[in-house]
Amino acid sequence: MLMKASTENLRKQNRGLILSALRRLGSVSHTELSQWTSLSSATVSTITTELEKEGILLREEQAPSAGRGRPRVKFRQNPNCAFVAIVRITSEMVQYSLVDYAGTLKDRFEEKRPPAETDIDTFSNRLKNDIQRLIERSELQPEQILTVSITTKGLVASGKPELLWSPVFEDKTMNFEDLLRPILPAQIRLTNDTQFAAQSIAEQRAAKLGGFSNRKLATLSLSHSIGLGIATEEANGKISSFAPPFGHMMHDPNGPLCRCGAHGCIESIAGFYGILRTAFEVDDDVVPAKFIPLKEIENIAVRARNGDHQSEYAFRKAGEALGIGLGRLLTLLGPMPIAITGHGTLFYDLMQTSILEGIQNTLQVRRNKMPEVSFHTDEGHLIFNGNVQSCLSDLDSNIISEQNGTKWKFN
Amino acid sequence: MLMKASTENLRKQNRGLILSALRRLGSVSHTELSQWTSLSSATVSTITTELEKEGILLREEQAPSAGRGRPRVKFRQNPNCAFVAIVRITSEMVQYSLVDYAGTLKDRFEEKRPPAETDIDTFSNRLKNDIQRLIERSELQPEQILTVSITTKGLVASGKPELLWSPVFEDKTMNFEDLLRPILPAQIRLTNDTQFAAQSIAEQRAAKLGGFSNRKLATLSLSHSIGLGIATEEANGKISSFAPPFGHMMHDPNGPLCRCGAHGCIESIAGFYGILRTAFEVDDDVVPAKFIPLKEIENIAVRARNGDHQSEYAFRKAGEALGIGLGRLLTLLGPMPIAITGHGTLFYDLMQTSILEGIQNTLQVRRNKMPEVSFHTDEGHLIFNGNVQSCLSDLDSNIISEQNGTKWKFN
DNA sequence: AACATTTTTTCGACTGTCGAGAAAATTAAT
DNA sequence: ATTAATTTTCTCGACAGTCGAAAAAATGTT
Repeated sequence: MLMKASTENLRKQNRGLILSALRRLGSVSHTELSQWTSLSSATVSTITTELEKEGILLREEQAPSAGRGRPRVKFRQNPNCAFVAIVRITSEMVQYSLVDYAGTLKDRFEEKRPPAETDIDTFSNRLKNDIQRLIERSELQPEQILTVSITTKGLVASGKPELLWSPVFEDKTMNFEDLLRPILPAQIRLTNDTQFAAQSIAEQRAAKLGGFSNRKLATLSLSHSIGLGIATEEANGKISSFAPPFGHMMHDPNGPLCRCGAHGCIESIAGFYGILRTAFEVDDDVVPAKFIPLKEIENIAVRARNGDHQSEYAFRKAGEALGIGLGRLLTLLGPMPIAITGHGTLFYDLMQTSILEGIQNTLQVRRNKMPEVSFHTDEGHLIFNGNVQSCLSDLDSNIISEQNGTKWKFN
Repeated sequence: MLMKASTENLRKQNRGLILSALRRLGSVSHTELSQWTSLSSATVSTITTELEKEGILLREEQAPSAGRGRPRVKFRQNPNCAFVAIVRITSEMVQYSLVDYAGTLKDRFEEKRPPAETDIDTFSNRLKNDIQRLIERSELQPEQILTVSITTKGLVASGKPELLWSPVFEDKTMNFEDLLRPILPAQIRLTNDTQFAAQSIAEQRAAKLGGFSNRKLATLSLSHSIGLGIATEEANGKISSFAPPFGHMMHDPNGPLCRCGAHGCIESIAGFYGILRTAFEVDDDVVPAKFIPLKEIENIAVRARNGDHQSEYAFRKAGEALGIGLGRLLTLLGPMPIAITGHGTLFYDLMQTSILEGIQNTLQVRRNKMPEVSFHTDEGHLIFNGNVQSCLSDLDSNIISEQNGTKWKFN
């Protein structure tokens, strides 16, 4: 059912516009705000004074005048009006960061994960304690942290912060809401990490090109497991994203056993353990070890580059699974540029031919041109940045609804 | 870039709300409008009088009074304020319909397509003449027909009404805008037919359940070729849809030659010609005839049901391609109910096991429950209705923008 | 100190929605 | 027939929001 429009919503939307301009442009003057939002100067005035009174915005007195005339006063977010905790879970470590409302990193530490740990309770208790520590170190009141946003590999439930399936813990689920509610009242978010990598890359492009014409972008993360995120530019200019379990899309019904219990998933062939399996001709019904040192795959790559047939074949087969999978993706969602991240980019030379061949084998691609393929080595940063951006714009959305709310009174 | 909100947009949105209420509820009184839209009675008054003045709305005098009190006056769309031509192209015929703004069918005729006609110019000229005829029979001015909306099988360009690839004309493209511009000034739309089948089924469900909780629905059309439409319920309650070329998604890279020139497309195995190919063990590099009488497939089905192994195998293989393809779809877009239409539903018993097996083989489906599978034999109606609905709400959207426009002055 | 220039705020006009009461149109009762 | 009751629709004044233009503010220049 469509919603009716009221003058109240109208104001909300324009408040949101101001907030998003601030988010994108950093520190902005009244006039710039007016130009960017195309709101009249008068409206900008009323909204900014309102937000200032609510403690969300700060006027930055500006000293360096660049010419004659009244100097501009710049607005910026009040950094202390809210904080978010950003947790990034990787296979090797967990990274805890505290970020303020203006987006600046206030604190960070990392904890190595003990190798081969598969007990979920041990893991989650340590995670809880580490978040507790992050709060204590900050000397903030727990209520001042409005969001805890966690990224992980694996399949995430929609609507609630629950991990449904992950390479390490497999079918043992984990609800972060239940875990963290006792220690702080924040909103808990859980998101697939590659989704935020995609979001981040898409936002970079949109900022550079002023809206990325292509409307969609896929990000493929190559590593122990295979991740995929898809970012879409909506009609209103917002970029939304999602992360299907691409690694567990069926490639070959007669393929090898995957960690997920099915046969022939893309990951079972193109994940690091899949490559290792093919290289060492491990039996199809055996899943290789959960933790494979990167060094091991590098060795296979060296052998492949030196002409070892079986090693070459392992990478080629991986590329084939990825390429055909991407081709299927493009068939269903239309052609879009593809960004590749993760340690697996190191071995792209060995997979390139078969990946591109798979993509090429798509009706729309054959009819038009090959989609652009790009590489991004800073996966960790991308995920972190994507998470922060998404978190803070979420906060912005909450703020615009809470007009005159008493919630934002930290200063 | 987000759009600023103005009082003008505000009014537009509420005009749209009134129009969509009218579209859904048919003939509605002032009070009902107010309740349904949750706009105040005063606002409904101003908007309805405005729309009435513009000739878009009619007051329906006379109401069978159901008790004491002032009788309600009902509003309805002015049927004559606009007309649309609906063209439905199937492999056997082309159906031409004229529909008024209130959605009632004013005229309809069908023209059989000569069998085995593959010349695109002959076809398009006949189409043009037939539309010309539809206009002349109506005795309307060409300007009164605001939209010509065509449905077809095949791959349709986005943004312009161009057929990019179709089973019959293959790579010979066809731009309906160029074709029809000389004879009328209407907006020309071209859409894949299964997309509207999906749209129509989704709208039925939404109406019945008051918004279909599942948010997505896939419709599979089984016939000479394979079509797929996906309908999504957006946050605002609108249902949007698209139609990827699912039939040409790669099933098996070593599979048989498809009409599209690739090998192993789903359609090359599960389309009628694919089933025939397997049943008669036609060579993988040969594409069977373009026009296969339904009778032929029915014969294979009879043999299969009587236990003929090769015939059984043909349907089983088709089901496998469809099921695994649907599984891949669900992996990428999440679990959703599946509706099946087209003549191929007649043979569902022969494919059911392998279709369901393929769907079942999906991480999210294994973790939850099997998506609902339903059947719809009235494909033609679904496509027509979906097209009409989509056309008319499009018109509504144009109307709300053209406030005080002089465009709507037919009465 | 007066003037020029640029930025920001303020003011009045305009558009839109809403609530409440007035007006309209009908049935039921006298 | 007239009046009362009832229900629906319209109208009017209040309020919220945006906009353009003019006023005010803050600084540099002469």
